Amino acid sequence: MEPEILELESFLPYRLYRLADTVSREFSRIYKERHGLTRPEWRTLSGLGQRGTMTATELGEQSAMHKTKVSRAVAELERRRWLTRTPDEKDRRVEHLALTKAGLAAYREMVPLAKAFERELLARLSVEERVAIARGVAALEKALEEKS
Amino acid sequence: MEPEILELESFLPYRLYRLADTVSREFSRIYKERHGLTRPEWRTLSGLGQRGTMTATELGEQSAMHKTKVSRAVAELERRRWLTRTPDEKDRRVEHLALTKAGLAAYREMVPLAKAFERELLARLSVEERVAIARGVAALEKALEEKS
DNA sequence: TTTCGATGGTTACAAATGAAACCAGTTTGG
DNA sequence: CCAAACTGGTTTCATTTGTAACCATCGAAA
Repeated sequence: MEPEILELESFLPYRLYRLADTVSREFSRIYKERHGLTRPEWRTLSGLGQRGTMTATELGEQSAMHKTKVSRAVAELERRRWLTRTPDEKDRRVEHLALTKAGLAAYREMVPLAKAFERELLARLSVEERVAIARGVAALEKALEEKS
Repeated sequence: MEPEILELESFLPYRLYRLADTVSREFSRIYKERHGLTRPEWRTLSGLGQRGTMTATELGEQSAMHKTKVSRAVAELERRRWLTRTPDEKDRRVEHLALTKAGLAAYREMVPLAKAFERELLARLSVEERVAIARGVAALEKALEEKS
């Protein structure tokens, strides 16, 4: 029996990672060049822009970030005066985060760029391919949620 | 006209990244727990196991790693005596890398685990979903190759 | 030849990350 | 009421990463 070989180029975890890495790296140029944001900072901005107000914990859940990443991103955005913290009345450990005018302005500027990026990426696929990626990604997401 | 909002949860770059991150993190437990390997080290092992002999540059291309990552991973595997370097006859800048017996043994041990991981992940999807993810990922890979 | 730009690979340094310890403050159970 | 367990969030420390500078060698052109 001959030794088994793994073909890295067709190994799903590798392919997914490389794909995500490439896409993410390319997209990051947008917020990096424009505002010098890191990915956690971008996600924080985006999360708060979308939902209006969240606590750090909620932010972490929504954008799949470890709490230390959230903590640092929030600190940096606060330093820029892009967000403010409001202590919770009932539970003094909790702070409610919200974007300031400046933060909201940055968010509003980024949204169309983000959408355009996604649109242009998907435009290179056929309709069936777009359906396939949407379906496949959704299926994997669901599978991972359930099992773990 | 109301302000545009970006829904992070449906934004493809974010979804891809989170997916890859989850899968990769879960898979990494296998080589991390078993041998204390980092991802670049695992990819190096895997690349050499698959191809037999490669230069550092080739390794970087095959496994999508920056050359510093390759350099460090190779150094570590060499330290473990899992690989050896053979200077190229014609070009003295180049070294040909190959796994030792020990390295090959580790590789052979890892391959079935990697395959099982992938199989179990895909087993949670329906046939159509498996087709969809394969097709979608391939399409995106192709789109990214061409454009950039 | 000699020089100069490219290439294979390593190293130094700064920034980003993760794990674990930590500090409040809160809840639970005795 | 009080101690113990828990939770929201921050900080510390070690590791990983990326960028850029670097060293050696090579190839092409003058």
